This record gives sequence, structure tokens and C-alpha cells, in this order.
Amino acid sequence: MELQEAQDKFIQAWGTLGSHWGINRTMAQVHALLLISENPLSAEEIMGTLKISRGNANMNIRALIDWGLVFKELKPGERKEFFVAEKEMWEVIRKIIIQRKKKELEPIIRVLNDISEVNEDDKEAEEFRKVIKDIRLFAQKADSTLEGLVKSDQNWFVGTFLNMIK
Amino acid sequence: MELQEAQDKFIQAWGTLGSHWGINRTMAQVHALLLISENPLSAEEIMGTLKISRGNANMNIRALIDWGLVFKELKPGERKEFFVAEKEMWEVIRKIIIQRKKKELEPIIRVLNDISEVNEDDKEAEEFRKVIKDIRLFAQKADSTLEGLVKSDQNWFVGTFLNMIK
DNA sequence: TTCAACTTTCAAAAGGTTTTGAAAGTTCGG
DNA sequence: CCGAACTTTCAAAACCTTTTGAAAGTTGAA
Repeated sequence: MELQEAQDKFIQAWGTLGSHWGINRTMAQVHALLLISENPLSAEEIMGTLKISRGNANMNIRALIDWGLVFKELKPGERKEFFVAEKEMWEVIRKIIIQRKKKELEPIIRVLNDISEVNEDDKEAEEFRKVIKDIRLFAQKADSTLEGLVKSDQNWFVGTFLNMIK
Repeated sequence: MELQEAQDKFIQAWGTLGSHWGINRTMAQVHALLLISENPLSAEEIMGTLKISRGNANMNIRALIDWGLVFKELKPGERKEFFVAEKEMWEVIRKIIIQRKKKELEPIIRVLNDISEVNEDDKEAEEFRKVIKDIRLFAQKADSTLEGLVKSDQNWFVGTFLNMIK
């Protein structure tokens, strides 16, 4: 396969994956492009390669910087800003886990805690408490596991995963 | 807190969570409603409670059945169909993992395998192969781990998670 | 201070997804 | 068979998210 074709395929696939992961299509494509380019790219170059508007490029680059997946890089003597991606996959995964945990898991845990306070005592309320308690257990387990993952290093992670798959 | 209020909050929260998880808002709300109701509900009752149209209810109930998260239940002497949710949380999680793995992880692994075939040998191609190889490693590890999870039972899962969080 | 180079903003347009509801389809008891 | 009770379908409408691009804002060298 040609390098060019492979690169395009990767950018498309990463975009599709991203959109299933709370990262919008373009944001993921910008990330993919930076991941596979050996040099830092300017906004102009990103716009050109992905055929997106200036505003769109700017917005998504900013978002990637917020997530900690992309860094600004200034070249001496150049006015323009250049961008590089975090290339350590384990770091990429950690950064994504951090964001998703904050945006998804933490809010639902807050709601589950709130609504555990139902104190009627008929059969229906009983059933409700039972379901909520069960969900809460899983949510909290997931929360501590992810918290642990985020704080751990890659070797620990790979090790644990290898154990898990025997 | 009142049972009614708590139930509404749960349905809303589950809907929001679902939409981050490849399950559309209404589909997740139908699932939430069935999760917390002690009796099987008819399409009519679901439409009424969630204030959604007949078509919408039908579509999302079908989708939940496809995912294995909801079952049809026929009451003797009744023409209508009734629905119950899978209430075992561990099963719910397994079913979701199965669907998402199929729709997200497997396609990207296919692409990664394809594009590993780049055989140019300049610096740029080298960088490309390096990034792809690294991502592929993680993707495959995630795939086997999830495969293991799906095949395992709840105790194994809870045990492993407890180990992971020390 | 000025100006050109660059970045950011944001309202409007485009594009995508979900919902509606009426019509068509199915099923079963009589 | 028939008709009532129910389910499914699908085109159009509503809604939501993303993208555009022009204008406003910022920055730094001279």
C-alpha cells in the first residue's frame, strides 16, 4: 500500500472512531494528522490537508490542547504557531479517560447518590432502591478502577492487562 | 426525595449517559424506565410515560431487543406485547461491551492491519509505521481484554477489578 | 505607534440525527 | 375468510451539532 493512501485511511478511521468516543470527527482527524506527521504543523497546513475552514481548524486545535492531546510549538523566528500531537499512546489513552470520566461517570455517580435517598417503603420504592444500589456499585467500581489507571504508569497497565487475558 | 422525582431524574441521567455510549437518548430512557419498573410494560405505557410517539417507541424497543438489553414478554390471554429489561447489571455491561467492540474496536483493527502494509522506506514512512504499530498494540490488547471480559462471569470481573484497585 | 501577520470569535448555513404520525402491514379469534 | 387489535414502516418535520468565513481582536517588529 502507498503511504499516502494509508495515511488517508488512517485519518478517516481515526475520525470515525473519535466520533464514537466523545471527540468530534474533525477533532479526531486533526489529531490523527498530527500523530502521523513527523514535523509540527501550522494551522494553515492542517486546514489545507484536511480541507477545513480556518475557524473549524482553530476550534478543534484548541479543544485538543485542552484535552492535553496536542501541544503548541513555537519555532524561533517564526510568528506562526505550530502543533504537535502527544505520541505516547498510553498518555493519549490516559488523557481520554480523564476527560470521559469527568464528563460521564462523575455526573451519573452524583445523580445515583442523590436518588438513593428515596425513603418511601412500598414495593415499588424497594425495587427502585435495589436497581439503583446495584448500578451504583458498578459505577463506583468503575470510578476507582479508572482513577487507579490514570494514576498508574504504562507498565502497570500493560502488566494488568496481560494478567487479565491470562 | 420522592420516588416519582427520583425515577424521573434517573431516566434523564441514564438518557444522557446513553448518548455518550452509542445508545441514543430515547433508547436509553426506555431502558431506564424498564429497569426501574417492577412489571413488564406495554408499548402504550412506554409512549405515555416518556411522552414519545408510537414510531419512536417501537424503533427503540426493537433496538434494545437487538442489543439483548430488553426482552419481549407475552401475557396469556393478552394480544399486546410487554417488555422487561435485563436487570442483572453485569449482563447489561457485557451486552454493551459486545456491541461497542463490534462497532468500534473491530473496524479500527481491520484498518490498522491493512495500513501496516506500507512498504516505502523513507523517514516519513518509518514514522508512520512506528505510530501505527504502537496503536495496533494497544488496540489488540484492548480487544483480547474485552473478549476475555465478555466470556468471563461476574465474579471473575469483580475480583479482577478489586485486585486492580488494590 | 503603525501595520501586516496571525489568531479568535460567532452568527448564519449546512449537514446529520431523531422524532413524529399517518398509513400500511400483521395476526388471531370468531 | 373478516375485522379489530395491535405492530411496523417511512417520508417529512423538528431538532441538534458542526462548519464556514468574514470581521474583530491580538501581537510583535520596525
